[in-house]
Amino acid sequence: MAMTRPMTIGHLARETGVRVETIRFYEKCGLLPPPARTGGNYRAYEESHLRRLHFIRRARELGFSLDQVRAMLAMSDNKNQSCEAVDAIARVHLEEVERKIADLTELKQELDRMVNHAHGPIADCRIIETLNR
Amino acid sequence: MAMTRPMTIGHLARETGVRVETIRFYEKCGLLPPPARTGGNYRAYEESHLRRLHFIRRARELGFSLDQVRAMLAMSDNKNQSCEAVDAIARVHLEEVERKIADLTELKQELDRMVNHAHGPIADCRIIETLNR
DNA sequence: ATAGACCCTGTAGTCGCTACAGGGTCAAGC
DNA sequence: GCTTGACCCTGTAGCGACTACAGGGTCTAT
Repeated sequence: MAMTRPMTIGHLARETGVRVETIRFYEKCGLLPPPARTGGNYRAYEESHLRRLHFIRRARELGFSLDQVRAMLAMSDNKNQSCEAVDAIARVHLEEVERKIADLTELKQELDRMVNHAHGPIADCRIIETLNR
Repeated sequence: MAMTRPMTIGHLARETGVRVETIRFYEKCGLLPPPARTGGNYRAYEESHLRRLHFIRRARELGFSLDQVRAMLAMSDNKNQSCEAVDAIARVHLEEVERKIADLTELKQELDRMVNHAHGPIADCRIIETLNR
C-alpha cells in the first residue's frame, strides 16, 4: 500500500512561513485544531490544517488580532450564517488602522521638525528641548 | 518653619498624566531615580523628578521606546557632549515611523478592498475568500 | 474612633510570540 | 548495528510596557 508520509509540523511551517513554535502556540490557544499523532508522537497534519494556517497567517499579516482571527474562523466554519459579522470585524479593524495612520502622521511631522536642525552641544539640543516642553 | 507638604506619587501622577503604577514601574526599571521617603515611607518627589517624568512622558507619546528614552536621558544628563547621538536616535525612530506608515497604508488599501463589497451568506463572503487566498 | 482616600510591596496577567532546556524519533551513511 | 544530525516533543521563562490585583499601612477629616 502506498503510504505517503504524514505532514509534519516542519512541513507546515515551510509551506506557510509560520514558525514551528508559533504553530504549536496556535494549537495551544485553540486557533488550530490538534492534529492526529504518529507512532512516534509527531503531529500529522491534513490539508485542512494547511488551509486554516494560511488563513490565520494572512489575517495576521493584515494586522487582525488573534481574537479577531478566532472570531472570523468560527464564522467561516459556520457556512450558513450571514457575512455581516465578519464584515463588522473588518470594518472595526479598518478604522483602527486609519486612526493609527493619522496618529503616526502627526508624529512624523513632529519628529521631522525635531530632526531637521543643526547639531551643537547638548545644552542647546533642539530634540531634548522639544521633549522638555 | 513653613514646611510645604512633600510631593506624593499621586501629585506627580496628576501633574504629568502618568499613572501611579507606571511611575513606580519607571522607578523600578531605572528611568526615574528613587526619591526620598517620608516618615510613613511615602515617596517624596522634587521638581527634578517632575521635569524628568514630563520628558519621559513626552518621549513615550512620540513613540520612543523606554530604551531610547533611557539613552536620551543619559545624554541630556551629560551636558557637555555633542547632540549628535540624540539626533541619531531620533532619526532612526523617524525612519521606523515612516516605515510603519507605509505598511499601514498598504494594509488599509487591502482592507478597503475587502470591506467594500456586498453582504451575503458566508459561503461567498469576500473577506473570508480574500483571507483564504 | 472611624471612614475613606491615599500610599506601600510584591506578584501575576496582558499580547503574540520567541527561546531555551532536556529529552525522544527518524533516515541515511558507514 | 551504530552513529550522526536533522527533526520532533513538552514545558517553562522571557520580551516590552505596562495594568491589575492582594494584602497590607498611613494620613486627614469628622
